[in-house]
Amino acid sequence: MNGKFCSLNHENYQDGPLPASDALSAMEKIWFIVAMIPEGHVSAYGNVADLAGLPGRARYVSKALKMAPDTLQLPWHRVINSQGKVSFKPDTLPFREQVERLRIEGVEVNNGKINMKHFEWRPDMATLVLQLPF
DNA sequence: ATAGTGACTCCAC
DNA sequence: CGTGGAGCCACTA
Repeated sequence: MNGKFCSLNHENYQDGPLPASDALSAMEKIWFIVAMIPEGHVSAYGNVADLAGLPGRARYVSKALKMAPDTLQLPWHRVINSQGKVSFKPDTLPFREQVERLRIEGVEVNNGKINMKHFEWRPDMATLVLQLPF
């Protein structure tokens, strides 16, 4: 397991522009949030960024997922765009893999679209406050 | 410093 | 619903 990933705590927290020296830490916050998304649910890039304390950095979330080491086994397929759709282009390998992974855990996907009413992850405050290490 | 590039968002048609 | 455009932010060349 990644050492820095486990060492996250409130003292690492800071918002505002992303200091180059903290790039890794910010990415780990994103990984942590993604890891919290329950099976059978999804969350938008922008939402993950917000929960990680990085508002306005939805694009950074996609980058963080691409960079995530496989050993973390992140449920990256549970992250979709704000329109409730898989962001990869249709007829592409990543697209098909994401759709398949979602269906396996019970998330219905039609033409890349997901009904957010049914599958969006809506964590309650207590869950966040008690589980976030930052 | 400038320009281009995304697994993004929001909003107006 | 689909499209286009502007805004966004971290990187990279």
